[in-house]
Amino acid sequence: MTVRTRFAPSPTGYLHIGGVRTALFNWLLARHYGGQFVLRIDDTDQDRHVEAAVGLILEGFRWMDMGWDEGPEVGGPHGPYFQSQRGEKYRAAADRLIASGHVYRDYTTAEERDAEKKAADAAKIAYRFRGARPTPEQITQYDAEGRPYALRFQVPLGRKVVINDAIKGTVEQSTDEMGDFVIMRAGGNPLYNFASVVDDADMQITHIVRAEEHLANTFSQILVFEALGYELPIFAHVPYVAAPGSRKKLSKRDGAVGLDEYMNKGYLPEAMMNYLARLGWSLDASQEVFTRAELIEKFGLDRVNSSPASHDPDKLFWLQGEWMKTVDLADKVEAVLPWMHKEGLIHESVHLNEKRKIAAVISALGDRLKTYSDIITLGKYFFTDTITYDPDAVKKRLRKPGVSEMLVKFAEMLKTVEPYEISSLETAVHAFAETNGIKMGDVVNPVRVAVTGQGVGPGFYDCLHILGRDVCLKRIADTIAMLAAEPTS
RNA sequence: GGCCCUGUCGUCUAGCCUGGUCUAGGACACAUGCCUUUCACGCAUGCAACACGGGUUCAAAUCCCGUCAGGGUCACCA
Repeated sequence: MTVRTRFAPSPTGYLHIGGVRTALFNWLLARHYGGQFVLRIDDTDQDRHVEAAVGLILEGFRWMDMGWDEGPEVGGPHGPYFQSQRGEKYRAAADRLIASGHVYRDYTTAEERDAEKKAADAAKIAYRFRGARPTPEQITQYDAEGRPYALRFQVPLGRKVVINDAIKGTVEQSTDEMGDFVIMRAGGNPLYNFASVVDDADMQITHIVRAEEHLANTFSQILVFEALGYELPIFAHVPYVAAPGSRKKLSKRDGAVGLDEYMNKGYLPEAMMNYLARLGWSLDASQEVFTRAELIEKFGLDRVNSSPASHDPDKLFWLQGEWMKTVDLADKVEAVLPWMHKEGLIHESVHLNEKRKIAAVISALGDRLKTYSDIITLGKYFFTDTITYDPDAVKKRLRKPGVSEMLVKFAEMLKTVEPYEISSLETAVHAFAETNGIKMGDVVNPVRVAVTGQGVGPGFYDCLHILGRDVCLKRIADTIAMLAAEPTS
């Protein structure tokens, strides 16, 4: 038997990282066993703007490099892969359930049910719908009146439904705790608990790995599986993802929860995959960094935690740094281009000389470049005509007696450095400090702020070198002018 | 409210099934020191947890019961 898993998002507009983790577990499981991973769009209740939302989902999957074997765009033998297009399958299954007597017509109105729900609520008891089957006479009469009806599954009383969950273990519930649930709305649309079973069976899904909020639904679904005569798949309910530092479910209020936000910041998909895999899953007591291949090889449901994990942006960031260290310079240069272009730092087509400069900057930045968008926050001043001064750095490094004088002398010295290269710059600056009796820190720090505007950054000589003599001289002169305009108090 | 799930450092987790090797291990974060012209990297050190209460046992993070806390579900949502 080949393992088949699926991820079935409803197109709501964005990809929650908790959802991505669930998808990842499914994908990993399928790849681990050499099976198939199916992407299905659960849009039974959606009608508008689905297209754009689906596009967003697919984009996220492509970015993560989680390919789907069947689903939107690629099709497959069990299509269509949009629930909104599978109406016939649901109708056929419902007809079978009507024929076998598992299902009955419910002619009640929303008002009637609301009243019962309110009453149950007031009495603080669980609301359970248990309707009586309409008699053939009633059916004839109601149909003549044109009354709409929903289809309800009649839950057999007095038995236990058992879930052998791969993550939660054995979970059981008495059918006495369950009400008769609707499988088809009055309009003829299937409900999740029904559509999902029909699809999972039809698509021959062997492992249903999904969020734990569906655990309670599973009892109903098992009843449907049985009534339809299908073999039960293996269920695995993964705990929810909590907000940073809490046990509350992660929601949009908790900051960056959409995959797109990390994509836009320039995170690496390898880091995201590594992070998400470790969120709720571990191999042993020590391994933190996993390659994609290792994940596929080592992943299993047996080591998925049954308790919730909270999203830890710090850990993601650390992993990102670890993965960034593995990227080649040339790849970083290419990867950084879109961000630079968006910021207006470069044009659409980039000249070779420009690329050389970008490579020099990235190389000088070294491990400081944690995400690709850092090229803007950390290296912008290498590519602009004017710089913005960081007020704190100005105050700390420039607003001191003697700085202007030092800057004047430094500029004079800089003019004479030959060749204008890192090693000669280094010797020259050391000599400058020595002959003037100034500590290196009192030379390097103010000059850094003068030429970059920032108090922190790449190596000092890298900065001087990449910027070039003319730019450095100009920026030092500008800084001296600025200091003169607003003298140190 | 009924039913169901969950509870180890701030966080991710190892250990729990098969009690003793756990004075509870690793990682992130944090703090300090080293390196250093800044920051980052790297290295070293430190801080820090078995939710609570009973019980079983020579022995409990591990087994049992209860309490508390968090989450889910009880829709003609998914």
